[in-house]
Amino acid sequence: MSSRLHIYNTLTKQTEEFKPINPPFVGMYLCGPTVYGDPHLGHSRGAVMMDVLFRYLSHLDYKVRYVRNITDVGHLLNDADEGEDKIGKIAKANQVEPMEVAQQYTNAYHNALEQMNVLPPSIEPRASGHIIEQIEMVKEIIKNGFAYESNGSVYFDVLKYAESNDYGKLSGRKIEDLIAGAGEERRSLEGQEEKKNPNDFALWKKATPEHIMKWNSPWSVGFPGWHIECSAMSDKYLGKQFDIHAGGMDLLFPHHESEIAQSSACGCNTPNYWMHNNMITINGQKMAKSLNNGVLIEELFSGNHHLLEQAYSPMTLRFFLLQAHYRSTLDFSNEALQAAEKGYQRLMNAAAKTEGLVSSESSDMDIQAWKDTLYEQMNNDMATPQVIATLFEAAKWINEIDAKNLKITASDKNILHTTFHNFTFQILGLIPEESGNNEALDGVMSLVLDIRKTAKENKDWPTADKIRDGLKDAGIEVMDGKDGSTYKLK
RNA sequence: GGUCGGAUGGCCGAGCGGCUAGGCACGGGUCUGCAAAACCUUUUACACCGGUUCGAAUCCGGUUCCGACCUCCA
Repeated sequence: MSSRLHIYNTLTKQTEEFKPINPPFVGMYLCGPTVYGDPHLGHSRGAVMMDVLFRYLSHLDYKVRYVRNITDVGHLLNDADEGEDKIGKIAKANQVEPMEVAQQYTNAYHNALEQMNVLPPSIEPRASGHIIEQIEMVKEIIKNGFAYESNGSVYFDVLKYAESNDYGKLSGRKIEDLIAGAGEERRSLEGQEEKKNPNDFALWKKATPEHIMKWNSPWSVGFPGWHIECSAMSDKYLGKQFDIHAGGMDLLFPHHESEIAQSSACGCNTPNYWMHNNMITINGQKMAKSLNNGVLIEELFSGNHHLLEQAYSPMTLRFFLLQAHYRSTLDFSNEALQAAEKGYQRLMNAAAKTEGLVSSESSDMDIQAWKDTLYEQMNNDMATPQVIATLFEAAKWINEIDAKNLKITASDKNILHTTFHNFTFQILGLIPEESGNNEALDGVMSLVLDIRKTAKENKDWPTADKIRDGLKDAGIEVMDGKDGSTYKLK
């Protein structure tokens, strides 16, 4: 593998060397959440994947502008009899302002990601704050002849576009198949009869009277279609051409395919690299509301879900996500999460030991080769599972050096420490989790452990064991080491 | 139905022509007053049937399962 970053490009279906348009600057865009509900596990995956890319590019000294949007303009509900705004629907049901709903779930999303140590993006634009830009883009598309107005709504003319462009080049679909497949299988969504062709998609939608999220436009009081926001906001903040556009695989079609069409139709260039993360399954089944197995991020952290045997920490989740490659499906189960929890702890224990290692005159391992391997793996389309495996290789060395079974020179130790920490904390974004200790508890525990120490010295085992067992029942685990006892909250 | 992807040891999950991935669990061991924790360590694989090759988990063909998208979705 090359020493330069390569990423898999969904557009070309190949792993390509990453060449920024204007180095050292890099522009990247991630399709963020529609804030009509609390964030679920699926949301965490794309956010963590792009966070690692963001961190790695920054580590490589690129100047990255990372844009991650918030979709707070509702899309059509598929299960409603007539088109209705997701956010508007919830707002009406709860007697609150639509923006109140959007804010609530935006906060929840931020809170979940912050706990997972996901860095905030450089810019986080909201769709509702860019209605004007979206209207301007729609105007441009109409002017160029790729969209038409119909009864106050504006639709993108897919067939017209396909005459001179390849509609389907991203998702691998053929326009003929799309036309053939349309029709009987399609749900009768409102406004289908307004379209020239069933494959045409809305750029602007006229609002029905009961619709509460709506804006004025040259065509009607209404709201933007569901693909236009990303085109408008990426254009505004990243320019006519930018480097990376990412999102979940489920957005490949029609969302991203349509984005490409829109952007091309208004004279904007499309991103050079498209990246898509794969989906999450639970106990081998896809995560879906209909299967009643959807898990919210907060539910995972609290353990409050019928499929969860216990709570799993934010770092356990982050580590778990990183242990699988982002382009593979990832299966959640209690067994797998518990394994991740242990593995994460093992890695953290090793990380804590690196600085205090005693150096020798020689080294028993090739630290430079190990370091090179880490970069090669990261450069190979962010092979985080392999990076983690390589870090575990060093974890074993660290333990052996600590146990005086292996030797390391001072300069190698320095490389080991710096590299281990760079990859674990800076690039993978893992952090040691606080045990929840506080000063008062530390004071109490210090006293209790001191009493137990005295009991042990007097070989008063019943008392020593009573303290240990009693604390265990109270949720505190005592760990006896060579240099005395420590504790942690369970 | 159309398009695309996947089937790896008890579990998760890398690898994608020859070299033990890794983590967890299990077993063995070190440590300990006994434990726990921590650390060390052994074993268990590549869905099935053909083919190509000196050599295939890895390439090709077929079979069987599973999944994703085609409709809001990360």
